[in-house]
Amino acid sequence: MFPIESFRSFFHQMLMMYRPFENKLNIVLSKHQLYRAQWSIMYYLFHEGPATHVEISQYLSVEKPTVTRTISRLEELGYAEQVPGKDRREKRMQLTELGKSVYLEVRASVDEFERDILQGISEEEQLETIRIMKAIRNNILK
Amino acid sequence: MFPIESFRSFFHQMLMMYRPFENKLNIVLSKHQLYRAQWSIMYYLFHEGPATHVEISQYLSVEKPTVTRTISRLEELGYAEQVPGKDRREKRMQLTELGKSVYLEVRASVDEFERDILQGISEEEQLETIRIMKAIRNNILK
DNA sequence: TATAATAGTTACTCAAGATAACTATTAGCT
DNA sequence: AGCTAATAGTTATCTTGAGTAACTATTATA
Repeated sequence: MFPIESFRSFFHQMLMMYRPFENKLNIVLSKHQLYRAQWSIMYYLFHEGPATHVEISQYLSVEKPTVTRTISRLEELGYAEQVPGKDRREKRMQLTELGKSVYLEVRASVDEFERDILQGISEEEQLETIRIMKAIRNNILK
Repeated sequence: MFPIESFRSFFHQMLMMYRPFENKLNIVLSKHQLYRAQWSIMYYLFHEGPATHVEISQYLSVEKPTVTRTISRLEELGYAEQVPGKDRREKRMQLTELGKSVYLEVRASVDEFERDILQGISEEEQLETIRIMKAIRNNILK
């Protein structure tokens, strides 16, 4: 019989890494009164520029109502604002100047946290792992 | 200035892989009327044997009330049961025979899903990535 | 021009988790 | 031995993050 007892599933390892990571990330973000879902959208808008709800939804793999709620919160905080889209249905969003400066501030905390946690893992190993994580994402989404 | 625009944080890549993965995993598990949190506990009990709530809590990085709720559900389903612990406070749990057979059945679905999604990623790359994910987990938990 | 599709919102539900406060039991001092 | 600490688990309540269904408004298309 297949010795399943000794075999650790790839995805189980992913789950086991993800939970403690999320816990710690939330602690870092809470110092800036932010949550992970908000942070993910700020990250996307900072790096990719203005985007519609649908684009954000597809990128983050969440449904539209989830995007509406989270981005409303970013608007209330003054971190995101609407820009003209290609028609009147679209609601294209971008970070405000305040949003960008908050991003950079929080990003510094996140980078520090990241350095702590990647100790003992070489630059090559990190890049290799990022490459594989991207490949897995693409496999799932295709 | 540091060219932060071009730099993708390691953890952002992790988040971007995790969401679509969790979505698909939930679809696989829902065919067996299970949720991720339940599945994680079944996985642990199957591979590590009987465990207390505290052990499960520490392993999964969740608080005790979360464990109580999830394991109660597994008891209701007839998948988990109590075994005598070392004192009367402890509630040591194990999978029932039914629980074990359900585990193996679901595990077959999960393995199939996993094979699909790891296409194009070599055995060595998978093992390397598992090794690094374990190292990151250990760094966070220490 | 009537119908389709697209973008976003509203209302509601749910899973998964947290914290605080509690009971019951056991361990450790003095 | 007896009081205090610590440990294991539960209950009650709250929050985040997400989903589905049904809707409005706008645009594309047959």
